[in-house]
Amino acid sequence: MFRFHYFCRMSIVNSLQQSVIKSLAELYNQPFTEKDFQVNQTKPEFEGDYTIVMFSLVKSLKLSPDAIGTALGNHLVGNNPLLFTHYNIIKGFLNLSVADDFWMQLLQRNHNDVCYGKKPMNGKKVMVEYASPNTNKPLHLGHLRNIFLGWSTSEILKANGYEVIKSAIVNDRGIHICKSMIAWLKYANGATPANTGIKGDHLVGDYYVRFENDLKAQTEPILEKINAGDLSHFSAMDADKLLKLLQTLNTIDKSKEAEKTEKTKDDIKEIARANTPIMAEAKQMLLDWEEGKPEVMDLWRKMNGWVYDGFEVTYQRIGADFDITYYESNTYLLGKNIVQQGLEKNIFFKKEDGSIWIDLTADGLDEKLVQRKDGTSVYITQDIGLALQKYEQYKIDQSIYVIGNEQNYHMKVLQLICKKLGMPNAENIYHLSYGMVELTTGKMKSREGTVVDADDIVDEMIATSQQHTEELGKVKDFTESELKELYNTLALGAMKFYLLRVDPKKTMVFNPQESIDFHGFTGPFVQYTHARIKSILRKVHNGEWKMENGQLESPLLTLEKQLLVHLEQYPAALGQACSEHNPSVIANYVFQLAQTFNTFYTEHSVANAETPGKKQLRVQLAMMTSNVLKSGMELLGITVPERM
RNA sequence: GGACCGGUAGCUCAGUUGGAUAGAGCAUCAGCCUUCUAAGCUGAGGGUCAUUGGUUCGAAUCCAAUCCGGUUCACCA
Repeated sequence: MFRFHYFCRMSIVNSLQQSVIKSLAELYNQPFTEKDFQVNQTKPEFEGDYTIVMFSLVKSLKLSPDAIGTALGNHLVGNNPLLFTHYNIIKGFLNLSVADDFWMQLLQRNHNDVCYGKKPMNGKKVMVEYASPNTNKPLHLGHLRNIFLGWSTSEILKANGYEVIKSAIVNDRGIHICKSMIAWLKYANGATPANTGIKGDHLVGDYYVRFENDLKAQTEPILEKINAGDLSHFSAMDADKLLKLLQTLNTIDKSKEAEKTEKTKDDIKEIARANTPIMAEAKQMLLDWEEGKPEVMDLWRKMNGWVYDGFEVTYQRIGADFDITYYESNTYLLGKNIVQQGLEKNIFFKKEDGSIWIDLTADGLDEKLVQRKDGTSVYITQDIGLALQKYEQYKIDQSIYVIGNEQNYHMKVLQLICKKLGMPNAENIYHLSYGMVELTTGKMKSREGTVVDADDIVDEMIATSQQHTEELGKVKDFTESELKELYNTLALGAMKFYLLRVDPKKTMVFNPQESIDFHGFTGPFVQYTHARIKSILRKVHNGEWKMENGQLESPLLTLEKQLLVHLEQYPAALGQACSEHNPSVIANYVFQLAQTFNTFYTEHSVANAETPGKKQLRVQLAMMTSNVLKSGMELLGITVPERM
């Protein structure tokens, strides 16, 4: 009996592996490890629960698959009568049937454990940095994927025993902020969130767009001049660059090298944009900011304040939270000392013009600038500084960065530089890289106005939830505030699930029609399943029936066992999601579990089960399933309603 | 051009430490509400797993080449 309990604490797959290793050792006097054979779930068309594949053992044992299977099957069943009941062998696959007692013990022990599958604290500390917004415009769909991913990954780490510090780095300085500020000064007439009723981040974003429009208008005539060959208004350096670009444009075969043509034109356009009066204003403002000119600082603080208030509202709505927020205006000077030290250690080198670089060509990368010739730091410089600060501040064992895959190269460089500098935490930097969110019509482009705004999409989802709920008319007795909460729960459930169900590293397509569909592989489907189960449990517990300590009745029916097999895999799913930093593992798991329950639900009655023993069993099954659904969805940041 | 990532059903995606006849959801078609919530369930059709070659008992999965798509290689952030 001791041995049986021992098995209960590890997954069935692990138990199986250990049993097989032991049996093989006793049968053939040879040592094997888990890697020498494969354990799979048995395909539904065969009898059994788990399957051991014989082929990989054939070579070292010099026996036929069937011979090994028979010997192993007999030995396993003979020596673990509490775990295995019987076996069959088909074409080299040993299918083992796991005893009903194993499944029922699992249920008995865990059906009421809301922490089932979670691991105790392991003493390791992890920082997860996510949601790094700029303060010049509101959050969009891409940010949502980032935020949901970062938040969920943090929760998954916690469930696996890590202490997690959620952090954000706010990009609150730089030319883009100045753009919004310039336009606001020109056009706003003192408009504020308070006197316009516009959410702060949107208000600032509106002026950013305003700036870009002006910039575009001012760029046109300059482009015309360039195309006419008039370069008299440019600095010697720009004129020189333009000359070369124009030459390139004339020499390349436009029909064959469309891409290169496009790029050359973009380069020309970029120079034209940089030479507009309005751009000069923005640059001047950036200089003034760096000098700390009071009126610029005041405006900057004021407008950033509006943006933070706006972000806060959005974070509250979508349930994002942070333990610490870093601001670039505080961190952008951080890496400077490190650059000096690196220079002294000859890890960096200085070019003639005074700029400082690192040579990464030996590692298959390029030379990378770490400090400009004017002594100011670049993006990567402050990243190095912040990486060190995070470590010194919290002594973290791992530092996770949730950043889009367009920065794969940047993050690779960052980690490499940290390693070369001998920073203690360099090895523990992990870039959780995720793919872009595209629309069915292609990429989101702010210049073309195709960006899906985060607040808008939340509003739309809430409206959709309301519409569906009203059509179905199942919660007519809800109060106004209960309804509001339900719409929120469903809207966010749909959205989070939609964005988290896909493997993070893959580019994903956001289809508006699909995203508001509440059927099939969606959050509301899982939420609905939970509500259904709760409805059963309410009925059962409100009746005269009470939980007894009576025996669960076996044998298990196919669907009962299927559910238990699924439930048994929850801890493994949590572990996989954690080691892969991949919430989609949980989304897929939870969906399959819900699906299995729904099949079970239509086939068998819980409240009106055939016998008291069956009722006992099924009530526990329902409880455990609802607990796991709730627990899994929580890790995705999704709450499950009691009724819907 | 170099580096990295991807290509699985009409669409969106699972499945890759190599395992049995490649799976879901949506969409299409056909059924199921007198029984615990039909936001559900059952069934049908739908595939050259980009292509070609290799590795072996066995390849969507590993290797090589090719084709297609994306990202990146800034004194931008």
